[in-house]
Amino acid sequence: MARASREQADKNREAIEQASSRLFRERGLNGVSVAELMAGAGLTHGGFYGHFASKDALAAQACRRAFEEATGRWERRIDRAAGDQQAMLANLVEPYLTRAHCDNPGQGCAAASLASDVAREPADKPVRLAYREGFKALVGDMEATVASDSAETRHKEALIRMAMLVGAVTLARAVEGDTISDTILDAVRERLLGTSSG
Amino acid sequence: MARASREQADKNREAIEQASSRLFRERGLNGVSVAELMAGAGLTHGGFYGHFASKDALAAQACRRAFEEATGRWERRIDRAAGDQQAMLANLVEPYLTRAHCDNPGQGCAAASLASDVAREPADKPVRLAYREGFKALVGDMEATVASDSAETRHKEALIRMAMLVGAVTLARAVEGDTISDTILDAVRERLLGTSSG
DNA sequence: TGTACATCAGTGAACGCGCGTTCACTGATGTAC
DNA sequence: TGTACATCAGTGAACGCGCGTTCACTGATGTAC
Repeated sequence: MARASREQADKNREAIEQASSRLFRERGLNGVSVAELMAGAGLTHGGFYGHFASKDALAAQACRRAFEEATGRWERRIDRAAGDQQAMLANLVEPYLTRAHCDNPGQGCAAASLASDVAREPADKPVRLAYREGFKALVGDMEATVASDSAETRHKEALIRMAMLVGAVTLARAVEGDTISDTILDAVRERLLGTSSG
Repeated sequence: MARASREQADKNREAIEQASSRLFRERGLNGVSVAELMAGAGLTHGGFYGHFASKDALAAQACRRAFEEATGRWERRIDRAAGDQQAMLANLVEPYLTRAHCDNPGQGCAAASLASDVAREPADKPVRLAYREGFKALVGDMEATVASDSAETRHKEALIRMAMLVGAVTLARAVEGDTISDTILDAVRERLLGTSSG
């Protein structure tokens, strides 16, 4: 293979971003090599720097994409609840606190899968800004599910719920293989949705 | 330097474990090299395999140590509350949800700092077992702060609180540098302790 | 207690390997006429 | 529309480097007498 068409090059860049968005969430920002990211898009490693300035730059872009996926999903689920805030919350929480979500970080919430990696990156790395903005967008979506006239109350309640969701999935993944993993998901779901049947 | 005394060798092993417990929490299981772990104990890398079978084996031991520190701290704080469950909870939650804790993962809770790394390790790695057992011990401590006659209720409530604590610190670290980081800590603390003043 | 020597904790060079990044090259694409 | 050629997306070898692990070596420690 030699030169690809402009159209194909755009598709390739898109494929690199998509594969990276999945692989970074699955294996962490430092758990995948540039060669693996390119292979995930069906390419060889040499062409990478024609598309991105550095691995760091791609990490930021992949992080942005992963959060865009997440907010897109959440906003569709909120819309589907037709103004019923309890249904909105259930539509976000139910799929989040599942074994399927825990087992598939590559398709899952970026706030949970990238948090620790991002926290360890130096403050000036572009991925930190991408995470911060993506997280705020998710929080904004969550605020729509909170019944309160006070913007501050909605904001804080949304942050509490985010902490519960991210904490539950992070811990459930870490103790996977033990029954306590499912119990974490069940307990937090029951608390957030106010049901006791699970 | 050549051969160290048996006593010195024991101290060295101890120093390696202690430095590793800190460094793994700060930079992640794959973010520190064997040479850096040894340097953290004032040694050179070559002697590592006289003390540990592999880096994986040390990771498990360091994880165990980090959780032992955490449970030790928690149990002392619980004892200090002299049977008052609300005070017990406050003694655990107050120091946990602070900027100081977020800024010093190396001295902080292993459940939060190692969760994502452990989740990405293969199921047969010894560090996974160490994490699982350490986490269960922390949950056991947290159960002591829950007022309920039902063991299941205490267990589930403890898991919910752990998810909130770990989620809050994990997210606060990821968005450090933005005011929302402090708001996460404040909101979760208020929710757990039932105060509104912060 | 003193001497001779075996043991072994720690050193640092070296192993093969994979990393992020660079670069000379290839040859289809895109363009100027 | 057809031809000549410049462009440049992607390839794969190579760069210097650091990784986890191994190993021959050193010389103080610990022991046998």
